[in-house]
Amino acid sequence: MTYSIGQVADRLDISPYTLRYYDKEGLLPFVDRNAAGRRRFKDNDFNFLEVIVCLKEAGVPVKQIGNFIDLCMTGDATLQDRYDFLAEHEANLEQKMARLQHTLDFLRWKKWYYKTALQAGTERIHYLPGTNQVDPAVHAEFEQLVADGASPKALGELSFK
Amino acid sequence: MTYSIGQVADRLDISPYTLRYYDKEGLLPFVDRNAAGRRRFKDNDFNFLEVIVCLKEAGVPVKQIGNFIDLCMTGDATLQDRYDFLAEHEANLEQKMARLQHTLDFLRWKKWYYKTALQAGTERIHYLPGTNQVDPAVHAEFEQLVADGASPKALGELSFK
DNA sequence: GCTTGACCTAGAGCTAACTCTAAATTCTAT
DNA sequence: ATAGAATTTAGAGTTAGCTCTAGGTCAAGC
Repeated sequence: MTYSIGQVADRLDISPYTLRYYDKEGLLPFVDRNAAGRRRFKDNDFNFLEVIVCLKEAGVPVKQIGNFIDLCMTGDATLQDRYDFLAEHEANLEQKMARLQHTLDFLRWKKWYYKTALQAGTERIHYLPGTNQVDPAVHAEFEQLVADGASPKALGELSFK
Repeated sequence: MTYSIGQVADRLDISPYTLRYYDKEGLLPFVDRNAAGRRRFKDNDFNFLEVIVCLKEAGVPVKQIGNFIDLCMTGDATLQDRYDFLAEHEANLEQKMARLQHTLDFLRWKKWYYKTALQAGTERIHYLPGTNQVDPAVHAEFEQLVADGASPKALGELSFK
C-alpha cells in the first residue's frame, strides 16, 4: 500500500507545501518515487513521519530533525547517537513544560486579580492608597489563598464567587 | 526609583534591542522619559513587564499583547475584556501543555525503542521478520509495560536495565 | 575638560518556517 | 478521449520576531 503526498498531508494535517519543504530540507530521504517522479509513501514511512511531527511539536528546528533522520538512515552504528538525541530533547521538553507551568500559574493569578477587580467594579481596590501602583500585598493575598488549599485555577473562575 | 533600559534588560534577561522593539510595537506606553528622551522605568512598570513576559512565554503574538496593554491603559471599562483575554490564553496554554505531554510520552517510547535496540546491538530486533519495517507489536509491548505500572520515563533510561 | 560607555531613532538585515507561483506533467473519472 | 484535479520543480514571497548599523546625544568618572 502506498500514499500520495495529498493523502499523507490530509492524514497528518500538514499542507503538501510543507511536506515538500521538509523533503527539500532532507527530512524525507526514505520516500520512494513512482516512474513519473511522484512521491509514494509507504506504511512504514509513517514511523518516520510520526517522529518528525513529534520533534516539531517539541520545538526542535527542522535542520536538527534532518540530522536525526540522517542518523536513522545510517544504520546500527548510530543507535547511541539517536538515543542521546532523544534524551537531550526529552530533557529540553521537561524544562519547557516546567516553565509553562509557571506561566500558567502566573496567568491564573492575574485572572484572579481581574476577577476581584471586576467584582469590585474598579481596579483601584488593588492600588496602594492614593496611588496608581499595585499593592504588592495583593499577590501575597492570592498566594495565601493557594497555600490554604484553594485551587489556583478555580480561584480565577468568575463562577467561583 | 527608576531604571534605565539596560538595567531592565539585565533584570528580565532580554536585550535592550528587544525592549525597544516592544516599545515600537506599542507594548510599553507606560514608560516615562527623562528630559533627554531616555526611558525611565518605574517600579510599578515591572507589573506590566511581568505580564508581557508571561504572555510571550505563553506564545501570544506581540500584536495581541499590544492589544492587551491598550486595554490596561484604558481603565476600568475594560476589566471584563482583560479577564476574557487572560481566560482565553489560559485555555490555549492548557491545551498546549496537554499536547506537549503527549509529545513527551512519544519521545519516551522512542527512547525505550532505542534503548532496547542498543542493548540488542541492532535495530533489527524491532523489525518484522525478513523486512525493514517496524513491527507494530513493539509499541504495544511498551504500552503494556506502562499499563502494568512501569514509569514511561524510567523505562527509557539506560541505567534502568 | 575629556573619554568611555549607555542611550536615542530610523531603518536595514536576518533567520526560520513556511507558503505560494508558474509552467509543465500525470493521474483519474466519466 | 478528454477534462479537471493532483502532482512536479525551481525559485520567489511572506511573516514574526528579533538584531544590528549608522549617526548622533548624553552622562559619569578621572
